[in-house]
Parts: sequence; structure tokens; C-alpha cells
Amino acid sequence: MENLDKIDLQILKHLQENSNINTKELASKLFLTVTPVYERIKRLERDGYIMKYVALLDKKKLNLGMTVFCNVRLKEHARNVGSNFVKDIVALPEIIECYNIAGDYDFMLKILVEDMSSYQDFVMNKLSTIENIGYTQSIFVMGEIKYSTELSF
Amino acid sequence: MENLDKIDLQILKHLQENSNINTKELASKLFLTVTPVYERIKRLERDGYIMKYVALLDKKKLNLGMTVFCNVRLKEHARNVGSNFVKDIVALPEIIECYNIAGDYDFMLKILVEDMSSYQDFVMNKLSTIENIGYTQSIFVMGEIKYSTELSF
DNA sequence: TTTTTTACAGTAATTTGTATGGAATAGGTG
DNA sequence: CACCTATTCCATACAAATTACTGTAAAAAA
Repeated sequence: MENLDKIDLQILKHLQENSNINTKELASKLFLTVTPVYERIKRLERDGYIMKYVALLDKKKLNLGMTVFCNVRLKEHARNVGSNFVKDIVALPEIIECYNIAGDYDFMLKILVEDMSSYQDFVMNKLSTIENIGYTQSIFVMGEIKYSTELSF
Repeated sequence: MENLDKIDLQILKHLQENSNINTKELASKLFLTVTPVYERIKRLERDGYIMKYVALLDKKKLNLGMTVFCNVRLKEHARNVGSNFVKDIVALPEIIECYNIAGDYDFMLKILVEDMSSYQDFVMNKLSTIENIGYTQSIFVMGEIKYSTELSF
């Protein structure tokens, strides 16, 4: 698993900060030529360390300024019941993240919507239609202090 | 704010799914030539719709397989007290996300660590040293059902 | 209608990505 | 030590992409 040297980790750090850096510039930062950096990146992609390259967009500018965390408790905890729930959750695009958690609730959802009335609509017409949901608790986000996709290693 | 047409939105959708698609291929998907697509992307970057391009890495492969949400309640709620707390939070790389929330707690943190003992070390030696923390509650993630950075519009 | 602006296509210049062969280095084995 | 092997790197060259430029047609404004 950890067959990565310091150069690999440096490459990953740079790419998760800005993936549009070109190989030439990245090579000069690492005091190398283009070829080794190019080959290392391809290897890191092949081996699955790099999963994908994406553009991060501005939520507010795209009218998705409201973030809500929603804790969900299921009615029954049978095996197939949970998998059905999961299938329904994944299909809803408003749900950006979903975790199976320990504690008072079974799942925690991160939901992005435009405003409160959109959230109401989401809960009433989408979330509530999912079978086997016993209880939900909404936690509204007043401010985003920090959001990062960068892993620290 | 919403001076984006359907073509712009299509471009954003593609780029937030895979930012390594080249302009030529993206253009053919949209039945356009390279120039308009290129210019639209540059405009979307300039205007801040696209914030950054990043590589998403595999948490588990990089020994950060444990996710914990930590709810934090402050002792005092004075103005500068909160801003000091925020400054300390942002400096900790284990904290990937931080939200100011409504409800029983003041802040909610998303924390990425290697394992339980790393989390213990984080709480004992880093989180606890931050002033003015009154109470914390850790919610451990047993499984990641869905994680996406894509906005749905 | 005329002017101006905007969006698009085509082409050319520049830069970058990608593939290949060979040199340097490191680790292991007789 | 000498030798082998694998790995990592550099240098070069070509393919492909990005970027810039010019012109034109459609749309908007005057």
C-alpha cells in the first residue's frame, strides 16, 4: 500500500491543490525533467491513488447556497432494507454526501439546495418518499468556515 | 448572477465530472468548434464559477481511512472568541471541513485520520488545545455511501 | 436601417503531452 | 569485488492540445 516515495507524495500534494499545473512546471518544482514526473503521474492514476480530476464550482453563484445536514434513523434494520435505502439516496442529486454513522442515527446526509423552500420541497417530495425512514433531524448550516478536498499526509 | 446559458451549464457539468476532458472533445459533445468552448471556459474561470481544478485522491490508499464528524460547543459566544476559534480550526489539516451550524452545537467538523489512535491523538493534543471549546461530540463514520463534489443544476 | 455587440468558425503559432532509446543509479547475488 | 537486473532518470522528437488571431454571421441596440 505505501510504496510511494517522497516525490510521489509531493506530486499528489500539488495535484490535489491544482490539477491544471502542467508537467513541465511540476517537474521544475521537483527539480526533475518532464519524463519521470509524467510517468509517476500515470502510475499514480493507474494504481488508483488519483481517482479523478474535477472542477470545483461556486455553490452560491449557481444558486445552491444552502447546505443542510440531515440525520436519518431507519425503522427496521434488516439487511436488504438498508441497501434499498442506499439505492434511493444515491439517486438523489441534492444529496452530495451520505455516511453510515454510529450513534443515535443510522445515516447522515449532506444536502445542497437553493433556499429554505427548496429544502422543504426536497424533504416533502423526495426524502419522505423513501421507504423505511423512521425519523429525521435537519441541521442547518449558517456558515461554511472551511471546505477542502485536500488530504494531509 | 444567472447570466449563464444552457451551453455554459453543460460545460460546467462536464468539467465538474472530469476536468481533464480536452476542449476539442468537449466541443464535439456540444456540437461546437473549439473556439467558443475555449472562450466560455476562460470566462467561467474569470467570473468565478469555476473556483479551482483539483485531483481527488483515494483516502484509504493514503492511510486516511477514518472519518469522524465532531460537533463542538463553545464556552462563550463573544464575537472575537468565535473568530479565534475559526483561525485555529483552519490551521489544522486533519479538519477537512468546518461549518457554523444551528442547533445544539456551534460548529461541526469533518476530520480525516488514519485510525482510532490517530483520532485520539488529534483530540487530545490538537483539538483540546484550542481555547474556548466547551463540549465536543464525536460521530464516527462506519461507511461512506456517497461522496461527490458535483453540484446538481 | 445602420451601428454595435456577441457568438461562432477557421486557421496558424505556440506550448504541452506522449513515446522512445539510452545513461545513471541502486540493490542484490555469486 | 564484479556482474546482473531493475529502476529511475535525461534527452530528443513527434503528435496533440492550448492559445491567439482574423473574419463572418447573427442578434441587439441605436
